[in-house]
Parts: sequence; C-alpha cells; structure tokens
Amino acid sequence: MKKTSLNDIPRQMGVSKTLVSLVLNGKAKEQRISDEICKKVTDLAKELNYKPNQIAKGLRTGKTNSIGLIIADIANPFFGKLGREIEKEAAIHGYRVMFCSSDENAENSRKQIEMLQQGQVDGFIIAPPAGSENQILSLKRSKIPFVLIDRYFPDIETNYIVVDNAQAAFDATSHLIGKGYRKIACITLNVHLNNMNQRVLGYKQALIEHNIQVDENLIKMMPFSHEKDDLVDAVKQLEPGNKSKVDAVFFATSKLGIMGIETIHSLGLTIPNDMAVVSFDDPDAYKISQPPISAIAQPLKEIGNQSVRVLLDLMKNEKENSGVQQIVLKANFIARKSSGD
Amino acid sequence: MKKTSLNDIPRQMGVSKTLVSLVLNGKAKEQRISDEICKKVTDLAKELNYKPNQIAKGLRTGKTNSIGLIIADIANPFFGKLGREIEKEAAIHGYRVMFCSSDENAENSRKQIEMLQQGQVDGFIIAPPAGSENQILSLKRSKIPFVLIDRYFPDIETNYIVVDNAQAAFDATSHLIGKGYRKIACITLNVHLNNMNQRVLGYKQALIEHNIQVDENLIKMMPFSHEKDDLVDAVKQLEPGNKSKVDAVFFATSKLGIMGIETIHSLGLTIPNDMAVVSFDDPDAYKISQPPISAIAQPLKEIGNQSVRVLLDLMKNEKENSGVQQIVLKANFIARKSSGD
DNA sequence: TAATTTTGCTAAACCGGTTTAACATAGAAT
DNA sequence: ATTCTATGTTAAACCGGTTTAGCAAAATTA
Repeated sequence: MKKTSLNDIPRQMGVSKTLVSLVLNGKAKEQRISDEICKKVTDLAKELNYKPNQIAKGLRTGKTNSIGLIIADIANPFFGKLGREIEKEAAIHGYRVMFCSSDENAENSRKQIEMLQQGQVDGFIIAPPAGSENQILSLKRSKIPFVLIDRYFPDIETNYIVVDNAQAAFDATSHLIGKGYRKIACITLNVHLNNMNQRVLGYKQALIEHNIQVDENLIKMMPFSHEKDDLVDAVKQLEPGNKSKVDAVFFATSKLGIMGIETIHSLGLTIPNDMAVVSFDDPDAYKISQPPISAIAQPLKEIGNQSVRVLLDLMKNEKENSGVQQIVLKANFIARKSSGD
Repeated sequence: MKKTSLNDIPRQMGVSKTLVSLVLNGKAKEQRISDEICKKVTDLAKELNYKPNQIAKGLRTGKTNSIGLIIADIANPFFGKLGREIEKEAAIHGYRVMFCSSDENAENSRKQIEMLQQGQVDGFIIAPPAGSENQILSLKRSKIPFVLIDRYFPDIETNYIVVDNAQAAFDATSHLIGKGYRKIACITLNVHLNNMNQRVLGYKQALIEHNIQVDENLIKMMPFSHEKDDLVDAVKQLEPGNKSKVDAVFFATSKLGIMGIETIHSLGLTIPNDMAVVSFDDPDAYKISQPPISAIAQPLKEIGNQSVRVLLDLMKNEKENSGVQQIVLKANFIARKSSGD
C-alpha cells in the first residue's frame, strides 16, 4: 500500500491542494475556511492516516527541525550524558538531533559540518576540536546559527556554554592541599584546547595561592590519543618510591583518570594512602570505585538545556542581532574517599 | 552571500541544468557528454564551491542517506559504545545516523519511528522496548527496511543481530560455581524482553547442570526504572548475615551491577570475600573497580558492523526478498577478581 | 442600484535537485 | 541523394509539500 500524500486528500474531496495544506497547518481561521470543510479535511486526513513528508516540507520551508551535534565521541560517558540532555531538550521543542563523533579530529569535524550544512540541519551545537578555528569562522560567515559547548576559541566571538574549568580545577586542587597533600601531580592532555589549558591553570593557581612551588616535572602531558601504556609510564614516574615522591594526582579528564586509576591499582599502590586522586568529570566508574573517586561533576543538564535554548533563540531571531551569549557555568567538586575524605 | 545552487552553474555557462546534473553525478560518460564541457562544469562547480542540497536531492530520489537508530538511552555506556560503532560503520558507507533514546518506553519509540518514517531516514536499526510488537509489525507492513538489535520478538519474523544471552549467562554462572560458590543470587529486571529472559534462563540452566537447586527467592526482579533504593533492598535481603546466606551475585545488566556494587560497598561487605560478583556487560567502571568486576563483554563492534551491513543489504535489494537474516553472536565472559580469580 | 468590501476558495509558482523523452546535427550506410 | 545511427544536448515533468496572488460570489456600504 502506497503512502498517502497530500494530493490524495484534495483528489478525493474535490477541493484544492492549497485548502488542505492550509487546514492541516492550522491556518484555517486566518484564511477564513468554513468550519464544515475544515472538519471534512481533518477527518479524511485522519482516516487516510496522512503524515506530511518532512523532506518535501523542508525543501519548501528551508527548515528541517533537526540540529547537528558535533562532539568528540558519543561512546565517552561525558558526551553520552550531555548528548542525552541535548536530545531531551531538543525533543521538547520538536527538534531531532543528528549526532556526529569527531574523535577530536578537525578534519572529521569539517567534513561532518559540511555534510550537515547542505540543508540537513537548521543549526549546530559543537564541541570544536583543536585546530578547527577555520571551520568556526567559516560557519560564522555562512550565517547558520551555532553554539559551542565544552570549549571555545577566545579569539573568535561566538556563542558558547562552558564551565569554569579553572575554578573547578582550583577547587579540586585546593581540596587536596586542605587534606594535607603537598606533592600534587597533574596528568593532562597535550592538546590546544582552552578548557584543558584552564584546568592546568586552575591547578597551578591553587598551588601558588597556598605557597607551594609549581614543579613542571609533575605536570604530565599525555599524547592526545593516549593508550594504557602512556598512563603506566606517567604514573611510574610519579609513584612514591620514585624520586618525585608524589602523594596526590589531579587527572584532567575522566578517560585519563580511569586509565590512571587502573594503573595505580595494578602497580599495587593504595588510594588514597599511597596516592590520593581527584579527577575532572564524574563517570559512574568513580562512584563504585573502591575507594570512590573525588570528582568534578559538570552540570550536564544545564549545559544541554542552555545550549539548546540559545540555539533555538538564534534560529528564531535570525535577523535581529541580539548579541552573543557566552555562558559560564559552575562545576561542582565532590569530595570522596580517594582524596582522604 | 547566498549559497550557490545547481541553477547558478548552467546560468553562468549557457548550458542546460540537465547537463550539469549529469556531469556532477558522474554520468557524463554514459550520457556521452564531451570532455571539454564536462571539465568546464566541474571547474565552475568547484570555483563556486557548489554543494548539492541534500534535501532537494532526497525529495526527488527518495533516499536520504540517513538511518534511524532507536535505542534505550544514549547515555548508557552500552548503547553509547554500540551507537558509536554503528555511526562509524554507517559513515564508511556514506550514511548518517539519527539517534533516538526511547528510554525503553514503547510510546516514545512509536513516536520516534513515526517521525523519522516521514521521509527522514532510509531504514532503521532498533532495540525494541517491551510492548512495541505492534510497531514492529507495522514497520514490516510498511516495507521500510529495518534490523533489530539487542533483543527481538520470537513471534515476529524479522532481521536481527543479538548475542546468545543464555549462553553468556550460563558461562558466567558456571564460572562462579567452578570457583566454589553455591548460593548464587540473580538480580535482573522485571521486564518482558527476550534478552532478559534468556539471561535468567542461562543462570538457571547452569545451576541445574551442576545439581544446584534453583531458589526462586534468590532471583530478584527489580522494577524497570530502578533507583538506588531498590538495589539496597535487594542486596540487604541477600547479604550473608541474612538467612538467605548468599555468597555470589549475578547482575543481569551493568546498570544494576553498578548500583548493586555501590550498595555492597556501602553495606561494608567485601567483594569477593563476603559476596562474589559477576555482571552482564562490561563498562569502564568494572575495569577500575577494586577489585575489578568479572563481566560479560558483548561484541559491540561486531553487532554494530553487522547491523549496518544487514540494513544496507536490505535497502539495496528491496525487491528481491532474500530471506531474513538472524544473527546470534557470542558474548565473551571475562573473569576478574570479583569472582575469586 | 451600483460600488465596495468581505468571504471562501484555488491556480500556479516555487523549493533545488533528478530523470524521462526527445531533438538537432554529423557521420555512416544504402 | 536518402535513410539510418550515433553523438551531444536540452525542455519539461517530477518529488510533495507551502505560499503568493487573485478570482468569483455574497454581503455590505454608498
């Protein structure tokens, strides 16, 4: 059985296609269409189980009711949970989400944005990978609405929703200091993203404010696509028996943290006695870990809601340049046993 | 600056729209278009940075190059990782993926499928929630290609890719028995999905084959939307001090497992001494848990690849009814310290 | 009664591509 | 010289909706 198209209705009723379209789009009143005919149309539409073809609609109206979401990796719990919040909020407003995992690769993200830009989505929410400045500039020029999340480029004026990474790292590090730890290492990513820079900055700031010398040897930059081995190397260099004599570690991402903690365990070290641990982000793993890991929980629901809200705003007021929206939310440090709580 | 459309090219060159379309779709040869003009067209297209509007293309050809993916929850690591594999494999074949989280709710999934069915996607990959039999039947009637994953309805003949849940549960339970555990509980979901049934079946089968009496009191069915409290109740009823004197638990999902392990820890019990643990699915959390949790790892990459492959197959051979494809993969049990390894 | 406005509805253009059917022109065969 | 075939190109229909511009009949106003 062929799907019913709009044409089937006027054909059976002997009225015009226009009329049917108007009725079904709720414009009957303003177009003064008689109640009688109006009812007949809606009844027949229901009877035939008519559902408008969104592609055809999209072609004419230029609206697809979908938004493109470019993130690093949907399999990463941080982005998974964030994506879910975005999906929920978008659905409330009648929008669908096209997820694209860029793997933090600028070329991937370029291709994905380019693909979706060919009329597939009405706007973008993007966690831009390092080196994607050109794409963001090009998006700005193209006038398609978009919002950055998780990180942004300070040199490019855009809308964004992020957390105060420096403050959160500062809080976590200060907490360690408050618990008496003094030789605190930082394991982070060797990547040019402002959120990562801010995390290291916050870590250093906390040390400085508490009169602890910043030791660059204790800041380990992992290659971007790090494997377990990289973490093993790093942790070995830091372990208490070693000359660096570290007593605590701040992991700048949960992926680093998970691999790092696995390593700490496998080296036979005890958390927090041999080495205390705090980490950015708060995956499930940290809650069931024994001991549970102190973590910086980002307000995912808030980031998701706000990014959708700002994007829909932009799409509505495309003409009136209402100024950029740059929202910085607070991340929440949760002290658990891994840092001596 | 307005986007360049197909029309801009013939207008500037003084040739027909048809010709340009043919050239850009690689049909120059078979339509015997002169090399000279052919080159001019491609050059101009590049110069104008022409990108075809996919919506228009989709309207005419009836193909969108996207597939709809209906899963329970993209924030659940199992579905996140699986979704990522599907996204990767689809991308290789030039397809995009629309993710929809149904929350295991049949009404949600109905709405989502209905939405996407209006010309938005060329086919579906679906983890059907309990009670969605009607939707699947309706999809079958509509002739739109689809593949089920993770679970299926035995009474409905469809294509599907699943793992052998019974066998995997059997393996995990047998492993516990092999380690000397005899009072083994099973914590599962109170939901009518064949994969869940199979897991309990495999658990029972293992007990029976080893001459251990199946005790229905040790099988705890959690409400579908379980909270931490439900797990606390269940674990308390099972804990060693209690009359049931359980010495091991098999968790039928990782969500149950994560909450359950948190509970076990918070009750002051030790894994595996007080209570050994094995679980279906293998999230990161299990690897860094102390002790690491023995788990059943599903072949996510394989499930993802196969489901995309089967779906693309269906879409290609829409006419020739090549018979259903029902693929059952093997899940891999990984013994770790939580079960006495 | 004639002119004007309101009411109720519709034909046709349009969105941006693809595809069908056909049409000159040149060269080959008769 | 005439017919046939191959070559290179194009006009127009089409996909399924929305929207513009306008028309006839009825109601109102002058």
